[in-house]
Amino acid sequence: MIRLYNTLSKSKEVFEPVRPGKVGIYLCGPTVYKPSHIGHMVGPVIFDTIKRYLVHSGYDVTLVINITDVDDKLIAESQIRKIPMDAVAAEMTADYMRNLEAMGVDGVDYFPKATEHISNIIHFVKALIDKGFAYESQGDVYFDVQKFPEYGKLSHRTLTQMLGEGGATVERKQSSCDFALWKSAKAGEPSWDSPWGKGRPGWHIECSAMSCEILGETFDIHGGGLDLVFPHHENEVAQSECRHGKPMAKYWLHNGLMQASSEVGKLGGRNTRSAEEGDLDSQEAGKISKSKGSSAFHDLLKQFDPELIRFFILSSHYRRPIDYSFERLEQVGTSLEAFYRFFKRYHRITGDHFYSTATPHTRDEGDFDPQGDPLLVQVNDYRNKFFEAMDDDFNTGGAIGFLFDLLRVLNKYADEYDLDGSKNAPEPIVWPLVHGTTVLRELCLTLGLFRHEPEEKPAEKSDEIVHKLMELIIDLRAGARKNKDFATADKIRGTLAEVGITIEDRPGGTEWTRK
RNA sequence: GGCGCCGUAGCCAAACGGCUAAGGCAGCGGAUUGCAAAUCCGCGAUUUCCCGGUUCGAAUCCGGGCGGCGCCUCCA
Repeated sequence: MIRLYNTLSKSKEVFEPVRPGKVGIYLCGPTVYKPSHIGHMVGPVIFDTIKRYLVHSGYDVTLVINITDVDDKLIAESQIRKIPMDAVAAEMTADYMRNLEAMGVDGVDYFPKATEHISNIIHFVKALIDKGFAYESQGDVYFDVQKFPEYGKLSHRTLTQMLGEGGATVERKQSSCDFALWKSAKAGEPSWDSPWGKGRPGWHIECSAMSCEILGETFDIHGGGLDLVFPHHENEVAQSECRHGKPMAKYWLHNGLMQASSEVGKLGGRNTRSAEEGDLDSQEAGKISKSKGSSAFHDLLKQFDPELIRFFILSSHYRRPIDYSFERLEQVGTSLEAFYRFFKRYHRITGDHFYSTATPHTRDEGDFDPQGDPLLVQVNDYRNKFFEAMDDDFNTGGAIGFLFDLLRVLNKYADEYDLDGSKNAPEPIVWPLVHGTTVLRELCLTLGLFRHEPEEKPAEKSDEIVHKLMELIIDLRAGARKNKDFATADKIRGTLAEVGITIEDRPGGTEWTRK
């Protein structure tokens, strides 16, 4: 039984899809006018993980992330750069897609673009006018919030509350809370023909139009950053529910925002700025991207492995805001190394690769009876706890804790049976480790973690000389150790450490790794 | 001003009324090792910002205070 927190009801609800067995998820994506920053990755990583988990739980899931490729900010950017708006959009969309790929977000079924749905949008707006929920005003079309008594139900505020403050001039609008469905074009701006003249869609309407087109009038989960609850999602609700006379989405999920902590300046790797500008850096990550190139996500990827960032995002609950900093990411990197080391150990023991271990496709398929085996009893226990955590509003942070527990019992088992040393351990001894590791992989995959072996750095791959030399050095050192010449052996190890090469003497032989 | 969120060990973080308050990083002991590294074992919150209340029982619920933060027309 999966429960999730619904912004609409401000409480956790039992998850029951609109259509049995099928789940439609719509996530508000970026406005593609600048390169993505880390904040843009949070939603996709979370909802990609949610999809993976729901699929593993047996659902047939469709995930949609929209691309806003027409918007005031895009127009402004195109004017500054003196290139067409669609060129800006294409460039930034490509950047976004590359980043998603790096993050392992590949469960997205549709990336609808606003400019590809203009006629749907126009139909939507027309329908709202016909039904009396919207009005045309000098080439613009506005939604009349007074016509929708439930306006404010998602963000939990009332219209009188909101109207209380604004007042002032509203120009073409009847009420200050009315919002634009269609905006008339000024000279030189990109535009499309419409019943109200040349113009472009407002921001909110695209999501109503595209989600309906792809997922239907009522779908299951609508997601987005906490900052979008009002006005964006509130307006989507108004538009869709007034047109269709039924709920737009059953569950509204909002993720906490990523914030840069004060040390973030170091992240750029070229922080020579003054202290006061450093303070500016402590603002929300997105705000930094508007002024500095260094917060672009593709730059962050030069310093940190994408898997590390994914792990970091998933290491706390999605509704919590997350602070990120250089130190924090490095810490996460340290904790991840234990997993990589275990994967290598597993390979040494079994000859099999963790990354190619076949796993059950669904939770039911993976259920097993430990049959009293002490290791598998523990493995099964952690597996169940992992699922319990995930069932409880996708508590990835809690779930990851059990991944570490699982790792510990597997290492302990390999220690106890001295599996590193004995090359040909009997099958009955190795088997529980193999099964336990399969479970570890199953759980990691539902989070989209450790799917592929991290790519070797290009330099490392091509550098045969280094490999040959290391072979020679390790051989010479082995000779020294045999002769109890530990001074020489330690000198070799110490000098290699200085250049970032770690030497580890194991029962099975000496291994080296380079940072 | 309005609406809402958060405050758990040095740092990050789980826990949603009930067994010893997960787990990670850092630290300290120990096993192991020629010494290391890795791994394992153990230690670290007598208690969850403070005060009061409800309850047999509260980190969890209620009230007040202090501190941090978000949204209030276009930021994921």
